[in-house]
Amino acid sequence: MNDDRTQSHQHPIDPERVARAQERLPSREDAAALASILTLISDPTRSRVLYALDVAEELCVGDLALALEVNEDAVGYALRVLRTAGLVTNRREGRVVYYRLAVDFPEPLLDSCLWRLVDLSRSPGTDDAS
Amino acid sequence: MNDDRTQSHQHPIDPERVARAQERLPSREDAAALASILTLISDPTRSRVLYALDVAEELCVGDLALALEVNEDAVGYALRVLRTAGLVTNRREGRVVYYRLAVDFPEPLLDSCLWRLVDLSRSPGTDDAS
DNA sequence: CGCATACCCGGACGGTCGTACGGACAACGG
DNA sequence: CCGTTGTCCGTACGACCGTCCGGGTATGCG
Repeated sequence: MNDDRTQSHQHPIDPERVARAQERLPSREDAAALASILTLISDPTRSRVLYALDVAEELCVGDLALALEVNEDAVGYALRVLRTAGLVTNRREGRVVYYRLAVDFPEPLLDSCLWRLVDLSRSPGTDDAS
Repeated sequence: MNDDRTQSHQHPIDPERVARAQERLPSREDAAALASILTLISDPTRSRVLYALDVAEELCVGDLALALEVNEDAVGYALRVLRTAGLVTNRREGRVVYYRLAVDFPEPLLDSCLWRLVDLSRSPGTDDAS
């Protein structure tokens, strides 16, 4: 399934660091889980949906589409994905379905943590191999 | 370019919340930038590369492939993407190219911030529409 | 100088994601 | 009742992403 070009050099150049890295490395499953959840937020529509719900506490689908200025299909798909992942919850009132963030959603993430990455991405971007 | 099914209902149900959301919402550009950088980490190989570099300080490509137990193509592609985005820097010494995290990489992100999302994803996952 | 190593690059393929569209359903309003 | 509104669902299509594979460059060694 994997061994194709895997073995490029038999002897690691710095075995100590390799061992140290392997020891404290997240497993493939954990990395996959992390990747899955990050993929959920790695979409402009979905992330803006989360921000909007964080600000407004609760919004129905139509108002959400109105606030984001996107069509309802996009919002519908975004909400379906987020709902399936358990990041948002919904409440039906007549014909209208209201959405809000899941109760244990880590809101500091939206406020501070994420934007530091954006700042970094705007940095020099040293791309050289000497 | 966009207005197809956009206008589903002319009158927002809760105009106050819509206005409040629109006011404090990240722009499409900012959301796109955020999505771009999150997409970079939303890959098991790339995130594990970042974790490995965080632990080992510095690793060459071959040792990195060895530590992650993936072939060199995958590591090469992951490093190219991360390098282009400016998240890692490289240093050449003879035939060997050593990689490390960018100097201003927000390391707390790897340690604490990300795993809270993983924990959330393992939560009940209330998926209902009443 | 020729060969092996360490790494990079570019094209081709398969899979997956997001959108557009049509239809479906329940709920209100006349 | 019948039409409209708000939302959901399934399918089809286009685009992008990650991997595989061949070849390429430069360093070091005998």
